Amino acid sequence: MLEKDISQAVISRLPRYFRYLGELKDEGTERVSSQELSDIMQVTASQIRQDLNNFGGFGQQGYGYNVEFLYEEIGKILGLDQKHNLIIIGAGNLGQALVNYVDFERRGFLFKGVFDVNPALYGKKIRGIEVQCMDHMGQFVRENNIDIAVLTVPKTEAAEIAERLISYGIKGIWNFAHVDLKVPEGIQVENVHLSDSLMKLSYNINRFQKEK
Amino acid sequence: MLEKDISQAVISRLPRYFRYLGELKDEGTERVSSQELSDIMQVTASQIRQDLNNFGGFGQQGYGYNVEFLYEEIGKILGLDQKHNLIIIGAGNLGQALVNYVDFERRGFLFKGVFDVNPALYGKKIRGIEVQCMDHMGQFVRENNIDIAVLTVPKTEAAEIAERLISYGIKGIWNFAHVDLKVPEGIQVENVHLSDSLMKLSYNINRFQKEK
DNA sequence: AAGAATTTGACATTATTTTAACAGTCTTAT
DNA sequence: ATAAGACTGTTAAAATAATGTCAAATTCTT
Repeated sequence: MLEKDISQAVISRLPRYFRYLGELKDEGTERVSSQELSDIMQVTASQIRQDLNNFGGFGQQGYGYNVEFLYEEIGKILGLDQKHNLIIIGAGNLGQALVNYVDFERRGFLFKGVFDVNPALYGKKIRGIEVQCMDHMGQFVRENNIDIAVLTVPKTEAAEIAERLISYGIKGIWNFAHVDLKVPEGIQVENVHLSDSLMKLSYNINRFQKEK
Repeated sequence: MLEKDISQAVISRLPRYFRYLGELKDEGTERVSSQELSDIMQVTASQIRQDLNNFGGFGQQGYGYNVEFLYEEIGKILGLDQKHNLIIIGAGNLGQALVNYVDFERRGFLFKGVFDVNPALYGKKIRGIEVQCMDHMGQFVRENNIDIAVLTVPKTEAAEIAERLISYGIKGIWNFAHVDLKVPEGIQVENVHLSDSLMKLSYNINRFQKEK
């Protein structure tokens, strides 16, 4: 399938559209124009129309967009109509927090396994899922059709574990370790670098103080 | 102080420079050229030079950049030479995970207080910090010179709590709730929308499958 | 049923961001 | 001390991204 390559800037905005449309849908709103969305979301109507048009004409002149339809379509674009099986490596505080976060499940992201290096944790249940020894990882990934691995391990271990996961056939890595993973083409990495985010906040706070 | 307004794209890259420079420093590397950094970091040398030059000439022709000096300078730009006092609102799994994450402390981000609506948690200690009732928040913020609030509460409560925090004099909000906060000018918000990030990963996995 | 009002999708324009090029400065080797 | 080589800072060009505009399609009003 030869879709035109769509910039990551556009992709980054889709979840936000999805969220607002979900809210409109829950309120029972049937239709919405790019202008109305623009007012609510604080982006230009032009950008909304242009973004959506990357994926096809979802709207209708004189009418706008059907909220439910558009919501569903964006969901499909984001792959939320499919189930994803996840494992998480690193059963520390953050790992446990993620497993316990139910919202992901609602979107089709299903935590199937939890792994850790620490034997003290083996057998411990997190939301019904037993922490396992990392030796079982390969078999587990293959048998349970896992496509996403969540990495919540120290940065020193991340690279090696990522490599192993890829050899087991994982397709994407949600990386919370504070390193840039080197992966072969075709493997997707999405980084969540919390300290980077915090530093940015710190910068912006400072900048504003100085501006005054 | 009238600094030229620097784009957030540039700011977003600074923590990454900072990280790589820290590694070089730890390895004992004394100097580095933009070209060497470019090779390691997979960005163009031109971009590195241009980014850094937004803040002043840190390098020297024929020599490159002094690693330790540049590291320190970027740290200052990001405000890491100053201490920030944080409170966290929402002592759930994610909140606890963040409090327990020591790396932030090392960068000058000090968790001073934890608040929650759930009385069952009052008095519980997380890394030595007692969970408090939210009624104490205003006083605590003022008495402890808190400038950053971390929001790990359900999205339904986030807006109202944010407003309160701002009235107490908070300068920045690190927002993990899945809503866009409306804040007055001068208040900085840094969002960590985990589900957005996961959806992006999902999109990219799908896209690659289709491309093949 | 006809004209006015909406509103999209496409395209043109403008703004921003990234990359390239190079003059000029500093380092290093002899 | 001097010349060759190594780099930056800066300016220019190219590439991306965002915004504005408008014809054409549709809906709404009367």
